[in-house]
Amino acid sequence: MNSPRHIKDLLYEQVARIGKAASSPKRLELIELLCQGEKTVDTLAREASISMKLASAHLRELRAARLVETEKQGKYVIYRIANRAVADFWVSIRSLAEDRLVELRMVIEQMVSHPKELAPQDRESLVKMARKGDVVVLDVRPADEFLAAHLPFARSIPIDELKLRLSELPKGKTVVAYCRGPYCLMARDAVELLRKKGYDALRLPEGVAEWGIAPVR
Amino acid sequence: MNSPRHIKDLLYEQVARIGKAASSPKRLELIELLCQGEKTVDTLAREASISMKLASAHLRELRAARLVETEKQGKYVIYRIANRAVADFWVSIRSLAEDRLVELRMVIEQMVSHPKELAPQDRESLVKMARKGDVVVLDVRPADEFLAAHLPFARSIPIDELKLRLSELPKGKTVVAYCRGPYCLMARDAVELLRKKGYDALRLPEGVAEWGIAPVR
DNA sequence: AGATTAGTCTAACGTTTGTTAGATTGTTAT
DNA sequence: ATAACAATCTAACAAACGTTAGACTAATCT
Repeated sequence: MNSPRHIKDLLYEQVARIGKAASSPKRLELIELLCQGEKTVDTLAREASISMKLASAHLRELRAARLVETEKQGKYVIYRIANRAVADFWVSIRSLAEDRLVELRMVIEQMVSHPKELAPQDRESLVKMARKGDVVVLDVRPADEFLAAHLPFARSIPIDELKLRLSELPKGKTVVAYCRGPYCLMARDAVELLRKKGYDALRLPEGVAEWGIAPVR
Repeated sequence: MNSPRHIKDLLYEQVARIGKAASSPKRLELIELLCQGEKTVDTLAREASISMKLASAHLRELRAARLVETEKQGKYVIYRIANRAVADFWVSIRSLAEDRLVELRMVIEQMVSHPKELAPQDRESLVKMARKGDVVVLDVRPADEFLAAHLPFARSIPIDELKLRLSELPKGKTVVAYCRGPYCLMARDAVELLRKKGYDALRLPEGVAEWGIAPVR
């Protein structure tokens, strides 16, 4: 099939395998989900809003590019990111896309309705304030993702339970909500709800992948 | 044609445009070439060993992903990398590929026949030695690429002219030859020639892209 | 043992690619 | 003017891809 004349071609061919893995929107979404922690095919399919068959096929591609690894646990197959370099790559290709593609910036603008709701992205000072208790860093992702990895001093209330567990949050303090990253809508919805309920809430459009925090197995 | 139900899909779709651009071996090769400096379609086609038609088609894709830009100069069309972030991305996807794909590491091993010929990759001390004149940093790429960007204190002798211009190199000093990067064979050939002629020669498997040196227009 | 669940494999489809050839545009040289 | 050159556009083909459906495997539950 492949009959490359020069050795050089083999090199670029291999690198292109990574590019190919990153050339499908759904595969990128799966990578982002796996950056939050290990997951089963079933979970991934549900969270990416695709059929399990399609998820399985895409994960097959990701595994062929050695970007994800699997482990069988009973009747489940657990998928996880191969290592932190993969998460870094996801952040890196996304940031290049935002740098180069006006269309992407426009979609993002359209999504983030109120720029005032954005938290300043100075990580160090945010951690300092969270440590002192001046702000509440709120992780609104599902509980298992919080368990796998979370930002320093973060507290976990999944978005589904937020309405019922509002009392756990002190009213006086600013709540900084975050989720899976800039393309995830959970933190945005959380901020909307919190503000409606009279809280001082901001969204941090970053997550564990952006902060370079690797999920534990 | 495209009817994405959720706004989120639009985001991943845009990022996938970058992945798609990076999913073809030849496009990656073109990106690497453009990291050395701006070039015409004709030059790119020749240096990537493809027809001008094919080069034009691939460059069209790269331009659609906004990774390269063009400028018409007379009957020539000059292509250049959009900005430094593109070069950084090339280095980043390549390093992920080397991290994840054993096959790639095997091809590289096969290519670099003698590990003894590799220069230590401590950039700071190399620059220090080059400044003092203890080593000669030799750029063996075509002259125009040297002009567009080169490593600190490097001297230019294109590989084609090396045999005829050997006298320009002092015999007592170590010659550290470099070219377009780890996938380029020019420096390897230069080292082979120099050693045959009695020089103390090493290869630096990095280039301007790896050092983060942006070419000037 | 039989039914259920999670997941993969295979085949099939329509679509999108990579690649080449032929015609076309714009610029420079004679 | 005409020829030569650089580059793109169009059309065409085979190969590769995304997606879905159906059959299948393996583990769990009743």
